[in-house]
Amino acid sequence: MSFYIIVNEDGTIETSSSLKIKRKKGNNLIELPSDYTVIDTETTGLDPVFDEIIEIGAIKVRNNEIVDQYQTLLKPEEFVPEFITELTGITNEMLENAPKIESILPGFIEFIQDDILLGHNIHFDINFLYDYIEDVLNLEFSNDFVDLLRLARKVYPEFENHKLATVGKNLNLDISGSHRSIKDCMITHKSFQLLKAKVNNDIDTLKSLWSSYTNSGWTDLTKIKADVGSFKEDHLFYAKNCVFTGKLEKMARTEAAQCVANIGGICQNGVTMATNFLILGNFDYSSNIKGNKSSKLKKAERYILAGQDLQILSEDVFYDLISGN
DNA sequence: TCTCCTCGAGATCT
DNA sequence: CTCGAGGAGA
Repeated sequence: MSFYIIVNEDGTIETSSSLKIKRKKGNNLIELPSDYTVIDTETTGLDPVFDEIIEIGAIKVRNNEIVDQYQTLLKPEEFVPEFITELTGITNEMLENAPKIESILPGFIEFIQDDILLGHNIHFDINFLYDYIEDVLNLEFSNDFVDLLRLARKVYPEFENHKLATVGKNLNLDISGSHRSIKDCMITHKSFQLLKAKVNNDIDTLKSLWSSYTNSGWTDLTKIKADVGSFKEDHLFYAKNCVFTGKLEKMARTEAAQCVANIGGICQNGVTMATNFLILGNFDYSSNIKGNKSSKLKKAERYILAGQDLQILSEDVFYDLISGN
């Protein structure tokens, strides 16, 4: 494979392993197809730039049934490392008379056609194949694909991990002989069929696993109730409206809000004409805001100019106020 | 509420 | 890579 070294303007050196290679891959689908081709490759290592494919396996599925299969060992340019032989059982002797990948690629492409591809962590296999197919055939390997790993993590969150063998084991499949391409294709195919059944073959059921708001952890600060018996009625925050902006260094925002509630203060989510205190966190990390003022801060400053009883407090002053009672 | 953003943590493939 | 956390802003 090609090997790149790039010397940056600042003198630092990047090799191909640290280089982001742009591949125009197909779409990563969240679908439950009944027609697809499972693929799996064995390689001499994890890096598509330095390592080589030594075995390709594929299983063609139509209407959920296996209709054809493809399997070949491949002779690499370099020798197979010891640990790969231990992992896969593939020895240099076995590859002695195997074809080189260049000669079998056209046949492989013909086998998979424009099928949706299924694989476990299929990015790995596609990245390897993509580079060969581009180099040898000058073709873009852009089949859409379904990643069993991605689906299994959602559908079976209770599994101790989501390695292919673990998924297969938990689904009571025969996982002996894994780490050979055809066998792994088989485990992948059967796991996928069981996964489809688990979600009742219903794509909406599957997709609903992703639909929960990524923002579900958002807390409405006005709903935070004091969890202590009595308020500190002489405290600066007592019965006053408090708002936070920016990220607090020493505590989570909800913790800070809880402190305010326990004093008898009232937390708001945003600055209003009733706000009395705006507590300022930091914005360094937020590239949205960068050195600028947050919208809450700008709004507070306008209200202060208009004569509102509103004070802006630094994070440190806030800690002093809540701890030093 | 909802959408968009970034950051950091944690897996998986051989 | 993928995801969740936790922000902003509308």
